Amino acid sequence: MGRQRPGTPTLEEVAALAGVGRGTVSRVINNAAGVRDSTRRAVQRAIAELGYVPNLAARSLAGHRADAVALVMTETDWRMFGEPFFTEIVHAVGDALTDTPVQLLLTLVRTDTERRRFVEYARGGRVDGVLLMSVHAADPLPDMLAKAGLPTVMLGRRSGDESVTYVDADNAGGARGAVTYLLESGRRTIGAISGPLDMYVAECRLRGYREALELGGVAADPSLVVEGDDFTEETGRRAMTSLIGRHPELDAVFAASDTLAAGALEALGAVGRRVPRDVAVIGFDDLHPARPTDPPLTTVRQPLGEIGRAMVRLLLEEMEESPVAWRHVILRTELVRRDTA
Amino acid sequence: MGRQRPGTPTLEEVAALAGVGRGTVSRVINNAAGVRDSTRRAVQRAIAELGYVPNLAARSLAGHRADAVALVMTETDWRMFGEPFFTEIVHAVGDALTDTPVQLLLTLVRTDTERRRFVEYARGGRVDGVLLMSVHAADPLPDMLAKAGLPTVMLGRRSGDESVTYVDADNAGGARGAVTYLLESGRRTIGAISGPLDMYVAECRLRGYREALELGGVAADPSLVVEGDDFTEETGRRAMTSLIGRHPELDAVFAASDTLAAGALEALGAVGRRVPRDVAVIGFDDLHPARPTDPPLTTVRQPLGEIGRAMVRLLLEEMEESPVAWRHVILRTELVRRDTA
DNA sequence: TTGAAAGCGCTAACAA
DNA sequence: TTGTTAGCGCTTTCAA
Repeated sequence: MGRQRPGTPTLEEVAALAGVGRGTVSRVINNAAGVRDSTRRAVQRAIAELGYVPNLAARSLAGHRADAVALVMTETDWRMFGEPFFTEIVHAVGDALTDTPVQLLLTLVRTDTERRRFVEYARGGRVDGVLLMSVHAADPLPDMLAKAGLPTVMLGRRSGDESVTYVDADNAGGARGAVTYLLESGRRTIGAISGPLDMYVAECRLRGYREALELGGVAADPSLVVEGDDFTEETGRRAMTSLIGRHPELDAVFAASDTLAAGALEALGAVGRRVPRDVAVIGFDDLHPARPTDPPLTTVRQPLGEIGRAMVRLLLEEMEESPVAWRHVILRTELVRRDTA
Repeated sequence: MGRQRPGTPTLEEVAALAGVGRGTVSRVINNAAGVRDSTRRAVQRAIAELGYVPNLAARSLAGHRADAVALVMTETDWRMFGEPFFTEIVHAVGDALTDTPVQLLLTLVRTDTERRRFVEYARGGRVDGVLLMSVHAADPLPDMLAKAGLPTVMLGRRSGDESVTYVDADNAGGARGAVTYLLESGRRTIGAISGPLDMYVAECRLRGYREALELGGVAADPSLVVEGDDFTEETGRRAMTSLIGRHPELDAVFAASDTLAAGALEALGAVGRRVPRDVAVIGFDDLHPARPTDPPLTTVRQPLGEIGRAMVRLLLEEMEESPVAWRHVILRTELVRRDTA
């Protein structure tokens, strides 16, 4: 039972002190036009004198909006806390909201209880829209929110025909470009460390790898592909170890994420191989490897800042307009040799 | 203009469908006692049929509570995202709220704009209480919230006589114990890598170091102490380098955080010294060093789970009771030789 | 340009 | 055990 302490001045008291009607005070605090300057100042003086702060529950109830959006993080996202991928997105989202009156709320959804509570929170009107960080094909949250008519924007998609608004990077294209680059530098035996294939993002990146090989006229060898259970470094390490065991002649690897790539590099170091003199590794994303790599690891950079901004733009649009089905935005990626961090 | 779509059923419609009064429906959705079982079921059926979801703004307005608390992260905290210190606290806080109807909201306060917006949000009654992660002596936020009468609990304190409720670890005691341990193992020339001394936590840990030396009858040598500008690994690296330069005979170091300690270890490795055969390093906190250390680094463990739980407990108490000045909780620390990660 | 008044959908006190 | 009613503090017509 916290909340605005009893005794908090109300708009009505401000109106009384300023000698105006409630409507006028409302116009002033909402910066609405049509208030004489002298009146506005008088009201502002009264507000300052009383230390008035608008009651947001009342405003929501009357105004039918919360002036807040939620960015939901699932357990999986949570592991990415601290990684540039995550922090850059959140920072970009925060920046994009800076000039609006919209408060950004990060929420953690780890369990069914938390999911239920959040859905009640959101459907209850405490937020005007929801940003979803992750894309677990099995996650019921996107559909729950969409069904409830809540403006929702996802980062990434769950499948090829996603029916919720999303922003995604050109994963297949990025992967294709990366592997093409390896082929052009003369590599022929190129392994792939894939992410879990029940995630669409992993599927796309692996597809890009295959397309590049085909384009380059190199036969695909299934034993050159290892599917990881997740995107972690540990998985990358194990995948690389098994890859080298099977294919000592390996001269390049495409990893579906930077953490996988970092693990792969480490495994290479452990068996005494050098990068890229003996083996080249190409990652994805824009994560920095846990440890500096020298020579640098080449990666496919996602425009994280743009992704965050685009998510906010789409969300605000959905919040203003009436629900017009959904929209998708795919952003281009870029191949970079990253500086040793 | 998102929010609960127009056409959302209201409590009144549920009451009508169930053939009962509004009060009864309210009692059912709030799990209040004093409703006949058959009535309750009838209401629940109506709720399900209509897909009713309570309007939280209306509930807040009438009920004078938000059923939400905010955990505020400042820019500095944000850098700790992903580190066990941070994630453990957040998880503990989330767990502690699991059996309550309270939604946890993480908010990012990086700029004055964001601070102002958040204060309006909080003072506007959208949260019932606030948890503060960090303790920057100069941060005006704690006092702003306290002055507004909002239940507030800080992790750590800004000075020796903190007037806002907080939970802290026994930093001086932990440091004292750590350095005593070094002395007892025969070390005599013990350096200290301190955090920025405008943070109370750093001051306490340095004080503990000095107290231990005094207790052990070892004269304090100011040139054995390096004050870092922050708690980062890089700072630890530089501090250790300068320490070794000045005192090649150094046989132990107390670092004010695990990141500092990790940096120190790295610097030791770079100059070809071993740990702990030549030099022992003791850190603080419960962070895992970025890289495994072998032999293990001894550290002072803070009970992070307990800290998070204690924060929630205090906050809920402050939310229920009338403001009774403030309360402080100091938790014991524990010296551990950590397993190689 | 301003004031008055009608809700927004709920909780809680009071009656019945 | 249940229905009725009076607000909670704001936004937003509609008049003036």
